[in-house]
Formats: sequence, C-alpha cells, structure tokens
Amino acid sequence: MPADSCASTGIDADRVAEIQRSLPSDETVQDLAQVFGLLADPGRLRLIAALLEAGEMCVCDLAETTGQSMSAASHALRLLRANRVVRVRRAGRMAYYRLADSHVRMLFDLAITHIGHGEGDRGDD
Amino acid sequence: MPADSCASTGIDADRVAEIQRSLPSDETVQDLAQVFGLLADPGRLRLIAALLEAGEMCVCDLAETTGQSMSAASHALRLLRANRVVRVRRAGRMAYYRLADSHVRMLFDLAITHIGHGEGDRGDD
DNA sequence: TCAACACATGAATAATCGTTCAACTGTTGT
DNA sequence: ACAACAGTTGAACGATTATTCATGTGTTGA
Repeated sequence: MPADSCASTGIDADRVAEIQRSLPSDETVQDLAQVFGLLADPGRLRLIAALLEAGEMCVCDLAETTGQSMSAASHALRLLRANRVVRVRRAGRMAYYRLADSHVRMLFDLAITHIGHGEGDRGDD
Repeated sequence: MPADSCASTGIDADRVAEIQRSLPSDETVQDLAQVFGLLADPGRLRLIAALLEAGEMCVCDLAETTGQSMSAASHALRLLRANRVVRVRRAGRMAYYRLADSHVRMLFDLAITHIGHGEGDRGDD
C-alpha cells in the first residue's frame, strides 16, 4: 500500500506529482524489468556470451561450453527464444542457436565493458 | 552436471574449448548477473527512474512517487545502497537518496531508449 | 520527558525462479 | 523396425527473492 506524503515536510505533494508524471509507464517498467531479468542469470549470460563469440552453436555444444546440463541449457534457450533474444535454425536433429538482433546484445556489451572491475569494497551492510 | 560434447558431431571439442576460453570469468559473470538482477524489479526501476529525474529525494516521497510502502522502498534502497547504485545523505530524521555515479545509470538509459516499444508479437511459446 | 515522526530492519510468509529427473518427439543410420 | 541420438518439455523440488508486519532507532518539537 502506498504511503502518504511526509506529513510535516514541505517538499512533497507537488514534486511527487511532477516526478510521477515523468516516470515511464507501467508497461515500460514491466518490460524493462523483464529484459534485465533475462540477463540476471549466470547460465543465460554465458549462453549469450558464447553466442556473441561463436555466432552459431548447437544446444549440446552450448551446454558443454557454458557448463550446464543440456536440459538446463534448453530451458534457458527456450526463455531467451520466447523473448526474442535468440533464434533457432533447425537442421536434422540439431538445433543451431544464434543471437537475434536485439538490444540485449548491446546491453551485454555495455555492461561488460563498463564493469571494468572496480570491485573490492562495499557501500555498507 | 555438464554434458559431454555431442557424440557423433564433428563440430565440437576444439570449438567448445576455444570459445570457452573467450568467455568472461566466473566472477565477471556473477557480477553482471547481480547488476542486471538489481534492475530486474519494477519497484527498484521506478526508484531509479525517479532519482534520475529528481536528483535527490527523501524515502517517504520516493515511496509515494513509486507507489510502494515505505518499508518496501526502504528495503529496496538498502539493496541499491549495498550495491553502490544509490547514496544517502542524512539530515536530521530525513534520508535523502541520490543515484551514485555508476554504470547502472547508463544501462537504464540505454535500455529505456532502445526499448522504443516495438512490442506486440512473440517468438513462440 | 513525551509523543509524533522518518526511516531501518528482522522475521515470517508468499511468490518466483532455477535445476533436475524422467519421459517424450522427431531424426538418422543399420 | 529398431536403437542411438539431439533436443524439448512438464512436474517436482529446493533455493532465492519480494512483501508485509511489527518493532526498533534516532530526531524533532511541545
């Protein structure tokens, strides 16, 4: 349940309303969350990274490369497929996956280059 | 458990090993997943969007603006704080949050501009 | 000193997500 | 027709995650 604006403070209602208006729509926020969610898993990230490098690979090799079971890889690819991040090409009993032309590709690249790795200290907690 | 390379296919072991070498390290993949995970929630996305617009806001107004309880907002901000996405400035009993200078800001902007909203059809499933 | 306030937090519950297992589809070669 | 294979899938289980509730901390003003 949404809280009321701060009772005694002066800095509230108008500003809140103004900023609220500038926020992306519910639908946009949902979509963003979903896209980011796709990238929030190591297994899926590795699949994407592998495809980024390889161009095209079959499920079995993808599984091996990314260190997961074929079942896990298949489930992951299914998700990525449903969200148009990857595309399949079927040939006989093989299924070759490649990255679809999508923003995810860019997000991944941007993230990986910008996390140069200034790691090591934490804010608090 | 990792699967063996495809038994009969010729396109396996060498290529797999080569691409495996080009994959980001385990640690990098973990970090990436975590950052994307932070952005994979509507509540947190709205907080970030609000701060992107407002520059600085107190928790109460943030909660109101983003449509969540103060407790939920506080928990979310705590997470973002721990991951150096936001920073606090305390003044009396108020806590003013702002975005920390981080890649998340860029990821958000890039994602929001590149999901122009060519939505409407799904791959399969 | 007391009460209202802004915020933080731990614990519990509910919801979501990933992994595995077992079974199933369709293909290839014998 | 049969067996081995590449891949898919559903259901079940375990783990992670979000949300709520109740309480706690420190601050302000009467």
